[in-house]
Amino acid sequence: MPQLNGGGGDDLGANDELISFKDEGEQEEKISENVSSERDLDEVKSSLVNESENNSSSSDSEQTDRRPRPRPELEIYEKQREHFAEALRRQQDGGFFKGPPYAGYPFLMIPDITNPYLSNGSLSPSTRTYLQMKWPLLDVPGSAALKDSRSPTPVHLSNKVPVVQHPHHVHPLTPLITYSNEHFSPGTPPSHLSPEILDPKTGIPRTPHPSELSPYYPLSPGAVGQIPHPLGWLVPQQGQHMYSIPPGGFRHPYPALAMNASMSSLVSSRFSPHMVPHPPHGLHQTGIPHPAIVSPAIKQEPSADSASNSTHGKPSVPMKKEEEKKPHIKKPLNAFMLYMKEMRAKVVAECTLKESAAINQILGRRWHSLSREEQAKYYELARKERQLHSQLYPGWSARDNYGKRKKRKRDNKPDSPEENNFSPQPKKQCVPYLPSEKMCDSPTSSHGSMLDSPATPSAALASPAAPAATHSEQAQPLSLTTKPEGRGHHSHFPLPGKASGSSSTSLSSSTSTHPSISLHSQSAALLSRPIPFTTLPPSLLSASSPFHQAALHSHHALLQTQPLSLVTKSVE
DNA sequence: AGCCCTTTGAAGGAT
DNA sequence: ATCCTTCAAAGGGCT
Repeated sequence: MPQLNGGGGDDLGANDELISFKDEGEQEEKISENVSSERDLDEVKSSLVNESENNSSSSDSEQTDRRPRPRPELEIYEKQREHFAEALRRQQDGGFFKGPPYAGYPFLMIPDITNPYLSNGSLSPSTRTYLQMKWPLLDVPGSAALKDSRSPTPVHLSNKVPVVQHPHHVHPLTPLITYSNEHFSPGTPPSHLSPEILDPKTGIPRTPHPSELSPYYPLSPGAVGQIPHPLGWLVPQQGQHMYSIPPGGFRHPYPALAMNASMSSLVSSRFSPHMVPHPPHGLHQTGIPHPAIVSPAIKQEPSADSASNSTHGKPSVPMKKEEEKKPHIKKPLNAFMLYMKEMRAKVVAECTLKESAAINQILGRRWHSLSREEQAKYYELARKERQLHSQLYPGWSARDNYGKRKKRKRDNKPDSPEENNFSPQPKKQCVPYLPSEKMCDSPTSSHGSMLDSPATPSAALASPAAPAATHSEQAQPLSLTTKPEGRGHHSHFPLPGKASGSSSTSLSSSTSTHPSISLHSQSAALLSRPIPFTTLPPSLLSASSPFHQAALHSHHALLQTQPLSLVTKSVE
């Protein structure tokens, strides 16, 4: 039974213990649903262990003390959050350097793609570094590269301090720190980079952790204006490594990127990034690309006519083509996309399937099977991603990308009731994926109950953390449980829909280091997850009594156990 | 070559 | 406020 932390706890982990999302019955249900293979059983066991650990205090203490117990990872988390908030405050305030040689210049954190470590796929992406954009773009060679963490030691070998870790081998932040490095060959770190410290464990040079440096983000030429990674709340402490190379290699989320516009201009002005003229190679003069910018010319083939045109100065390129070749700033990845990006390789490795459509079905189901804590990581990650994106491209709008793809065919939604009743939907049939999915928790694996069946019905109904809400909200996606108990205050079952304010990715919201939990906003978060009510009979949609909600619960649970084909196709 | 498929979530326009 | 559409990743399949 979800319970809000009335004490104003804004700590992710603390709230983890304050809010219980699953009861034992749901866990049993989860077991019965998921025990379709040994592997699934193992996953369920491990997940239940984690959940039992997480909920150990909540299950028996709903009426008792729910005060969070001190956890070292939470302390680290808090520290990192404060770092992050401080960085954002600085950027919000202009982020001016306070010392020579750039005193008075605002800084902007950008990923340093010139970091040679990043170019080596065998090294941890945690070696990602950042450059400080000097204003106005002072030409300082090798400007102030700073490394977050330096040891390439795998996380599982180097963790001494417990941190919030992703259960999988690949850290969820991995997609975010894959900012482009493909176009930069490995090399020796420039000597003028920030002072390095030899890691006593690994012997690998590293730059000092911010905690080892000036609290005001060192202003030396080698480390001017250092600010923490915007995702620093998850960035490991020194000597730790949160990141690892994904199985499929080290790819950035935005392929073939080019930072065409002056970063500082983007920050200081509000014009749309695609209006910024861009060099032929799509790279800024500083050589700083950003993953979200995609130049079609680059994305296709470097040897394409675009390159020759630029090099040979052929003026024959039509204006339309010029238009088309404008850099394409892609949308930031949402939580599920980040999850997919991280887990795809794993699923592909486990399964014989290669089709992305099938893989995505599995991933979608696994996504629902994730615990709230795990999902919260990705929601938070996505929020950071959007935040960073909005910082880098203040004038960008998702609308800008409309039309970048060819408009998809009208989806399955029928245009007429007749179609609605009688037209079979050729799409979304998972039958072709049946045979090879035994080893995977495929959409139609085993008894077929796995398909689209989250760990619990409430998981399917649960709100994702309110998008871009306060941190607490984000990290604490409250359960939109259909269980009647304790939800009497909801006179009506919430209808699916977007949480209001879902687009609030403003800095102000995210800089709220200690946001107070608003019950109202929490409630909004509760309602934010779309629910497939189209599969429910209308009589249940208005379920208001505990009895009705219980019926809804069981009904939805039943639906959850149906193969996708039964859900997406008309029931015979 | 380029679209389709498939997933969830975010965003923004339309109603 | 809600609904609808588009796009984000991925890569095999298909036209």
